[in-house]
Amino acid sequence: MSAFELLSPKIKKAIWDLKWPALRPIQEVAIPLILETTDHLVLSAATASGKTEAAFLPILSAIEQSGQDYLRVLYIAPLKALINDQFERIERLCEYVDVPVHKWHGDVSGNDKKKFINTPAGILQITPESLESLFINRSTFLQSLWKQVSYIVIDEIHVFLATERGAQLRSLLFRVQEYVANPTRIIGLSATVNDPDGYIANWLSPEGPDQVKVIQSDDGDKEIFYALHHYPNEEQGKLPLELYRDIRDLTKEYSSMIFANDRGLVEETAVLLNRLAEHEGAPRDYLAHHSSIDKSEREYVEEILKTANRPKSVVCTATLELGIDIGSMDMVIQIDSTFSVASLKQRIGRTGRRDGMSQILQIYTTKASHLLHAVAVTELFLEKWVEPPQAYAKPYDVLFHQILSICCERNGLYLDDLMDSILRNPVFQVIPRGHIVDLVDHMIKKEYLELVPGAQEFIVGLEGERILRSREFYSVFSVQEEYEVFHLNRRIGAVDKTPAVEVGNNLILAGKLWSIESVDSNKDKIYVVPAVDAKRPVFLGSGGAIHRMISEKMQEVLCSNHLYSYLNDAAAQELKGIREVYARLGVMANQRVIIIGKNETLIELFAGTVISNTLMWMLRVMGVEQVTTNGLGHIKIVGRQDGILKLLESITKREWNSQELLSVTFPQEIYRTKFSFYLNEEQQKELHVSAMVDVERTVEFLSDKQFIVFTC
DNA sequence: GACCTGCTGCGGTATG
Repeated sequence: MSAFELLSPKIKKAIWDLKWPALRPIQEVAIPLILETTDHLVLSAATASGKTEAAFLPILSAIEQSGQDYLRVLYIAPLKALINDQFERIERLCEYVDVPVHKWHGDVSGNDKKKFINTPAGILQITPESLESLFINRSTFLQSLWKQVSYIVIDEIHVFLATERGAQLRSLLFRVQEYVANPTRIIGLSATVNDPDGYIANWLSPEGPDQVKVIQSDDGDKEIFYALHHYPNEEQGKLPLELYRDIRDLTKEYSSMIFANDRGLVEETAVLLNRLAEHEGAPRDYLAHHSSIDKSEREYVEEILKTANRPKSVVCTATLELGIDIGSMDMVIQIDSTFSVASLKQRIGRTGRRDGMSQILQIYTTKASHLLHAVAVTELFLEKWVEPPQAYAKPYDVLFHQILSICCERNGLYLDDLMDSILRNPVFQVIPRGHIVDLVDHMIKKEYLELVPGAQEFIVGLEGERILRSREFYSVFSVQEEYEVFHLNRRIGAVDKTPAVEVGNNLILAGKLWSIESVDSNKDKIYVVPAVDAKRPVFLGSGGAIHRMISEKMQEVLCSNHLYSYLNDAAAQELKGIREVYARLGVMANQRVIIIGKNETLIELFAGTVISNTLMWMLRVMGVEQVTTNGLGHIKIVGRQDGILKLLESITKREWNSQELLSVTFPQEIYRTKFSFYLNEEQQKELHVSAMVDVERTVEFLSDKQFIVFTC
């Protein structure tokens, strides 16, 4: 029987009415798997390939009889905007089978939430944080709410995998399943992934990853037009005007997304491009979009992009990399390299979505190191490599959070029951039992938990209540402290708390120029008035990790003499320049260069962030005091280290324990999360070590590579 | 050398 024939008559009618010419490839595969097997599924395909419908066509076929009476499907997404987009798409299908669909997130009215709680049925679309809130604030309803849930659909599942947010979600799924009468099936939807170790299957179904089917649908290769232009410029932060003129010329006739890696740079770029357009007597068609611009302004920008009748461009950060629907764009421009291959892939995927359209990417670099990074990321992308998913290794911080949540949900419980619900939760099985006991003891000592005298039951303690009752409890990731920016009564956005925020200073926000008129530090608000000139605001952000593969590829690019066809003359020239020393020394890809200068020693390690950091701390233990790394994996030592080779060799020969590495780690280098602060010192250290240190791979790396010393 | 994500329930007042 064909996939279409397996669907219910009402769903078939929906497909006819909606005039879909045929089922998409991923739908053809998913429909029989959902209707005729009991496996968990991962549907992995490019954006706009019909993944959501691949899950919901068969699910609605299966639940159309009972969906009016019970909640049958939980749909979880990482963004409110994604839920809003999907709500309309799903609702259209649901009308044919009379299955209700509800959304629940921070912007949904209390009234709608009440309505759902009174008559839960059909499909619930929700964020992980709102799911958390149900366990905290609606605990008396959980029994009847979850009982008949059969399907859990997780959209953009790849964004949850390696983060504390994913650990929280995994814990919540287990807690939902505890209430469910019959086994649930989990269906993850994902952008195409590279998962050689089967990590996603293991995340979905830790007891039996073999019960997970992963469907990768390749929608065929689109032609990509790709170019990299280099505008050498060593001046900190400022981009050359010629670069902006080039962007302006390119974007006159085309809708484009112009990605920058920094919110401040987005603002500056939008203002400059509009000035250039204005000088030509053209309209100011460049919009700005990033997380610190107020939501209403961002939604307005999204609407303009979707409905514009002439080419419009948006200068943006990763906010527009995710699934928000702004229609298909003609071209993507990237200023400096993306940090990851995954990010480059997502961004390219935003163009050429209409049938028969090609994908166009133009990248600009201004520094040699960024050029090298851009070439490495591009080459890996062309080889179809992306960063593989990873575990959030030691979720002590999420465990702390979930213990508070469980105690609140259960209105107090015995130690055995608490231990049982933690030990059976798959996400906490990497934490030894003794450490869970230590954490509970610590939580009692600090009054996060309280043992009710006589009853032997644990309840949330007074300090715990303080954390739990805060609006901020529901999310496990942390955010920068900021000032909200107002013009009269209108909120324009926010800026990070920096010394530059001071009365009289000017800033750019939402593509407009402002002068700070007053600062209310009690309410964390600043008031601004329009200005004629301004500098971009300074946002504080700390760098994330670069995957080892990218660094290795950079070394490979340096050692090769290949001429990449997508480089312009300036880029080719610059690359030739930085390859010169390597060529002169005859360096190979499995070798690494150490440059010993008069006042400093530089190890060009190219090993990714984790190994670079680990080696930096190892060197400190060996008595090298003034040593730092940059984001690219270069290690810099102040002073001449003539014995560096011997030092590296002895590092590979000795035993290492994390205690000694921790003893030389500066406080600002420690890995912290929102809830790690509440752990005891020992567990804070474990969390740090699991995220930042890898002794085994570092020693292996040092043993594998041959080091070439160049003394000048 | 960084980007992004999320958020209760109640009681008040204004609006259609």
